[in-house]
Amino acid sequence: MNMAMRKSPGMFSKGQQTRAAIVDAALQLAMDAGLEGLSIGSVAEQTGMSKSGVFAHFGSREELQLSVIRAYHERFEQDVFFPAIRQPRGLPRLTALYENWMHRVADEAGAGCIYISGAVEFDHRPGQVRDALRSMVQVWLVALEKAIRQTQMVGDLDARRDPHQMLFEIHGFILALHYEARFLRVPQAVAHARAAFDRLIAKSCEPGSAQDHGEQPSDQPK
Amino acid sequence: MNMAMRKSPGMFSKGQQTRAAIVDAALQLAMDAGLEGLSIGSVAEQTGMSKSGVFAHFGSREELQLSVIRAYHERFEQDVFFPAIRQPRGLPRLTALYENWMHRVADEAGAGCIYISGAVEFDHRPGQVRDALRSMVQVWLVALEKAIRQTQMVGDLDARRDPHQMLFEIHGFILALHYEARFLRVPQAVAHARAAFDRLIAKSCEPGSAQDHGEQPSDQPK
Amino acid sequence: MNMAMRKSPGMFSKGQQTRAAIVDAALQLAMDAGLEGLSIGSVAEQTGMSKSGVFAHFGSREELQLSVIRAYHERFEQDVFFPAIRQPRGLPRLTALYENWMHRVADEAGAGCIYISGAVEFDHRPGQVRDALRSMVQVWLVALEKAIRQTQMVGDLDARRDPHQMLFEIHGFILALHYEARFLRVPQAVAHARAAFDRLIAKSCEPGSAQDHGEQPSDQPK
Amino acid sequence: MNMAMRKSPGMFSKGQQTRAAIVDAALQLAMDAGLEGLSIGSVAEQTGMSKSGVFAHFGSREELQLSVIRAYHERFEQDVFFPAIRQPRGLPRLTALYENWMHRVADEAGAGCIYISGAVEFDHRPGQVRDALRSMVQVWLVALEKAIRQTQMVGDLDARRDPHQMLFEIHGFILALHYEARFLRVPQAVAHARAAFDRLIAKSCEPGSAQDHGEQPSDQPK
DNA sequence: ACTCGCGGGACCGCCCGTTCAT
DNA sequence: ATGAACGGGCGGTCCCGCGAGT
Repeated sequence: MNMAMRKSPGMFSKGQQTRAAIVDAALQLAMDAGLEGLSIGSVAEQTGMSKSGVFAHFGSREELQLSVIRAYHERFEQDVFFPAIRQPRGLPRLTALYENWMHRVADEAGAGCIYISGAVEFDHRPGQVRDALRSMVQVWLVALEKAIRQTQMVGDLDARRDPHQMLFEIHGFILALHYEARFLRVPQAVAHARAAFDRLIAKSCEPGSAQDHGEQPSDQPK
Repeated sequence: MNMAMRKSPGMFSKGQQTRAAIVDAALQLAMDAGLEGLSIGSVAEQTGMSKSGVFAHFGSREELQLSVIRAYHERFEQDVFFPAIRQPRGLPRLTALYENWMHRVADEAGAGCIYISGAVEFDHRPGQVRDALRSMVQVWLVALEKAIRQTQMVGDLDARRDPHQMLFEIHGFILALHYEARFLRVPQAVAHARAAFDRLIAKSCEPGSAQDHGEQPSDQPK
Repeated sequence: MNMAMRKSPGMFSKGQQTRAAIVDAALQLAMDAGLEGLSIGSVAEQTGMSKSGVFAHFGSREELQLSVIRAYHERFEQDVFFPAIRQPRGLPRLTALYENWMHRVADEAGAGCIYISGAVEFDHRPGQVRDALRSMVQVWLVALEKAIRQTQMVGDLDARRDPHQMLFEIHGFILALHYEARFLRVPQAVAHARAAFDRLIAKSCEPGSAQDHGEQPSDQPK
Repeated sequence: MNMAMRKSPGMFSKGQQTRAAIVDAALQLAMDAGLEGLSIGSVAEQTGMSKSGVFAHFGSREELQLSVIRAYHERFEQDVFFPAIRQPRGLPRLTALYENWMHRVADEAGAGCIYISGAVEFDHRPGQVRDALRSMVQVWLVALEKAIRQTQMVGDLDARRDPHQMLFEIHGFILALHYEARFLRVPQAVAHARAAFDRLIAKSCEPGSAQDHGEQPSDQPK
């Protein structure tokens, strides 16, 4: 019987279930204490398991961290990427991506963004964790860049602007949001981030494009 | 401190010398392992002292961390702020501040900016360390904002733009630089950061297209 | 504890065995160095275990101390109380209690009574240890007082005397015995203690002079 | 000049003064934390000196403890012995000695008797401290025994009773008082101790001597 | 002669990640 | 999946000495 169900699609063995529960708990902990703040003992306590029970599923702390990163990646896709991808290409989608990312970074009470905290924690520490983190961040950034290019192709954005450069700046705004919201506790952080994004998009003074900050577009022929 | 030098002015007692050496070593360690990665044992090893010898100078790990933060603050002033302040007010000074900050963040091998790493490490950890870090960062950001206002007053920058907002964006560029240079190891990170700054400064879409570097056209009375 | 024995009833798991061994060793140490002299390192050394191995069984030094106190309580019951309780009520039982207590306090080489040493060490130190010590001492003193009352009821002792007061004095004799035997090394300490007890029991100045050991004269109806 | 005053009687050098101050502070600390609870650091803090400054006066912690013991001895003489010695020989003097000792042991808020706590702390620890403590206790006990003999000679006490034995019991009462008052916090501890003493003295059923506990002396010819 | 600044070395309680047998 | 144990490291405290200052 157990042989029958073992590989049947859609079913998960008990081991996989508990493993998922562990990763879930670990993800919660990592999101507000950082990947470095993750200890096997704390995860065990959180899940009500023994330390060695937790440990057995991963074989090392590093592997647990890797699993957390992968889990975070999926959750990030789920919460930030997929909802936005349902928007039509171009500015709507790009804006949605940005908005979702903003919420991820600034909204949740004690929950931080592992892509940001992890970068700081591991930039000097070679190893699998850093590599995994890096590659997942890059996947996400590439996706974002793709959305920028699409926005250009659709005509919502000046095609002459450098997508890399725009990606850099957008990333910077998110990072500043994270910094101001979580560390400095500046209340207007989200407003700043939104304004920055708007200005970045609008900057491309094309006819028919929105102009920020009270310039009167009529007298400015392109 | 007032009675510190007994015999000849300008001399530092041995205790102060070793203390300075300790803080120096600790600063190095903190800059590439983070403030949390700072352990009394590691500092002792680095300086060739005993743990208790190190400990006696501070009384607690937290005080050591605070001392490191203060030392970093001074160093930051020395390397970033003071050289720039010698530039004339306006765009030259603002640009110098930005450039120096960029070098601080991106150049030194293995050495991170504890204003950035510390923000991530301590945003969820209340205490004196976070408070000190926060206040010093704010001192610096306020100074930067002041430079922005001066740039506006001098006429190098459109006076209608919101300095807070500009500060936010500048900060974001530095953070993105830090992220790309130190974590992602993107070679063009500095170029991106410079371009972003230039674009920010450039008065958007004014007649004659973008004009960079603070030449103010004659038809714009101050 | 309920599920402690898995395979065969009456067996103790290995953990319980080692734990018992640890407590045993700790009790030895505490009996000649005091509860305060108990360090996890010393217990580890004594048992041939690692410090963390010892520590894991208790979670804190305080819990180790508490375990030692409980163990001492059991041993005290075993050696002092139970053997005496088999004696018939009245003077025989009371005398047995006193004699056993005397041996406990004065005989064993190098082994002190932690009910006495603990009182001195913890009278100024609030906490669970003091509370536990106090309550166990009180259990014992109450038992002793009960034996005094029974001795009165049986008629071996003048019923008009205050049991509390007698308890106080008996306790004092034991303490003086402890002091003289263990600290001053007075050889006659036990003799003193025995004589003091006899004098206390002896009905003071009744007709026929002192009569010891519970023969009640016919003219004294119960 | 300083040579003149150096040996002149009644004058104390500065070193002696501060040494006395140190011993004083140390005595206070030892009286409520025990001789073992005495640390050079705490004494330094109490006196406002540096640790090494304190240390230099004694050369070792043990010597400091010895000095504290000597100081306690003097204080004990001053407070317990000398005031009592002014009473006329016999029962008044003996009673005064006992009363003074009681107050010393039970009254002062956080101040314990080093002769009692020290006995427990050092009974298993050979060394100068134990020896000094022992000899000073013996001096005191011998003085007390002498007072007992005098009480017999004066006729206040049955001459046939063993002074050693009485000393033992008196000592026990004081120890029980210490135990009940300081550790168990029994409110009636002092009353118990006084009653015990009275009964001990009265026990010597001599004609004209007081009889305790409601015996009617008239019908009991000796 | 006295006091201090400075440093070392041992040890403390505690916690971590990890292994092994069950 | 657990319970037991380990080795190593953590921050912190202690007693103690050296060298120098007044």
